[in-house]
Amino acid sequence: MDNYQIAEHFSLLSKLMDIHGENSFKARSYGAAAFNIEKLPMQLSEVPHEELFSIKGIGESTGKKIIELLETGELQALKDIIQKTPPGVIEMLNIKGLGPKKIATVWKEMEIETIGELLYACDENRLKLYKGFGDKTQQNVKEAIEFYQQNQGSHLYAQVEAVVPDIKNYLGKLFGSDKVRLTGAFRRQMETIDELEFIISETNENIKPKFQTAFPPELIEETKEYIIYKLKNGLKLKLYSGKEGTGEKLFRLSASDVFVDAFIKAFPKINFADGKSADDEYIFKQAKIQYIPPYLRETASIIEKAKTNSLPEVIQPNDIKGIIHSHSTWSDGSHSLEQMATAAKEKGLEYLVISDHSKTAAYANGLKEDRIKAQHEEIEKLNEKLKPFKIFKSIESDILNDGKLDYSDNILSTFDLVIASVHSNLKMTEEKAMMRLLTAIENPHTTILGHMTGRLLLSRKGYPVNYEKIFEACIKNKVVIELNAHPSRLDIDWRYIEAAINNGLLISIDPDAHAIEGFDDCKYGVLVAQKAGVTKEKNLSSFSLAEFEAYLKTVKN
DNA sequence: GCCGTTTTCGGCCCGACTGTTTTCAGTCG
Repeated sequence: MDNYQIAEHFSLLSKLMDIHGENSFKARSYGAAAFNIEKLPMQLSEVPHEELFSIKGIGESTGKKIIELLETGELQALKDIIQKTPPGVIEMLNIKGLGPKKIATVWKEMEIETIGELLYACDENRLKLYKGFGDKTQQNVKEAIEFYQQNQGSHLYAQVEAVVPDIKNYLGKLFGSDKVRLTGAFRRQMETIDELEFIISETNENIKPKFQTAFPPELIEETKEYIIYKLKNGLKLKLYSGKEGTGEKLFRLSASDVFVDAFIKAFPKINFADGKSADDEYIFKQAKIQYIPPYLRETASIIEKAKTNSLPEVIQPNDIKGIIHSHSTWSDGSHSLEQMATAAKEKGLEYLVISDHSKTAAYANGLKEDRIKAQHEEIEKLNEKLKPFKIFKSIESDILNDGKLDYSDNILSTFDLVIASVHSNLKMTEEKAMMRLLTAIENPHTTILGHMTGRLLLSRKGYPVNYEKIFEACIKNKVVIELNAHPSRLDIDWRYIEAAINNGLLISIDPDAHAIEGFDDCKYGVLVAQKAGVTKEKNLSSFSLAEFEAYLKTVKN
């Protein structure tokens, strides 16, 4: 069991204790333990048991519980409290704006035990009758539930990716690997996935019995064309049946509807069903156009580009030359500056932009002015040691409520570059969001605009922005827009990137790494950047060290 | 439950914001 899973156990235990009204300090220490465990630089499973107790925030009780988890994979105290709590009440923890205290009121006083009932209570205006609840809370809860329900059953690309090899192998063993084709949203590299889709060159009658005897998942839906199963983790597995020559099916399922319609219209004479090919390349050959990879099969306009042989040469994972946007133990990262830099160097990268949180982000141990100087001294020493690798002095400066950054010009000018991001007060009208963002973009110290909408895929909508105006302001002020590569963010959305780069904007695929492992998230940024047709020339983190330094000189005032 | 230039008991907490209050609890990043 890894630290993340251990932390999840303690976090849930803490929240459930709060819901049950147990001693809040006790609950808090389990919560703090979860917080600390998640940030540890080493895996608890590799720490000798007796040494667990000397870790900050881990005392006798927590230490013993960690050992219990490592040895049995379970936590009795958590199992007990879960047993005393209706599942729907636990599920309410997923609703943004509802914390343990409010959930306790919902459950104990309103006697509501499911999210469905809660939504109904909002519709009936019953929530606002209770202490601590009012009109706005009721409205917010209603919207948060609707957002949650819309995203139910949907998964992040990275979560699905983790299980794809096993499922593919398994299907290969059942049906023969040459008869199994991955398709759908996953093949298109979509950022969220509702169903994992495969085409199997078999009839339904043959698929079903094999699947059910081998591994009986829940059967959700069955038609002549496909069968949908639900896996243990909630992911839907959709198996299309097909005979020889599944190429046409593969083509249709690995593209947006808009693309397929436009394609058929553009090439009405093509014989889509050649009856032989398992791949879909022959369709492009027949059309006598460039092969369009599935990740680009989104819009009609891409077909025109393929006709003239002018598909973009999209960025690849190994085109990332440096890590831009990362955190160390100076703020809320798990690894020290030296560990982060050494790891980046060992991965063959040329530079690391260390951008710890700024002073307003107190929850993340953001850097007050005096600590900035100390950090810069450490960076200079490390740069001597790690040459020619280079650490850049940066900061992820909070965009305050009025759009200002949270340091003086004097302090801001000591950084090599500044990433400006919103971390507080995320609920905004478009007007307010635009005022804050535009003010930050116009700040002469801002180099990169970090995660520009603040969205968290499947859990939080971003604030509303006018993309065009932001692009315009960024171009005018020489500000780069981040493509935050964390699989939960992927913010800016790839759908807006093409327009941006056509106007001359640079993007930067940044992992926002809080630990060494976070560097690998760059890949997810690259996958969605490919969808937007981004070439390496349009991505700042693909610049070599020399190019990156030269770029900074051109934008520094 | 955790912790200790308040060290074995008694106090713990990061700070802003929101929405609810009419001085502050709850939530969030």
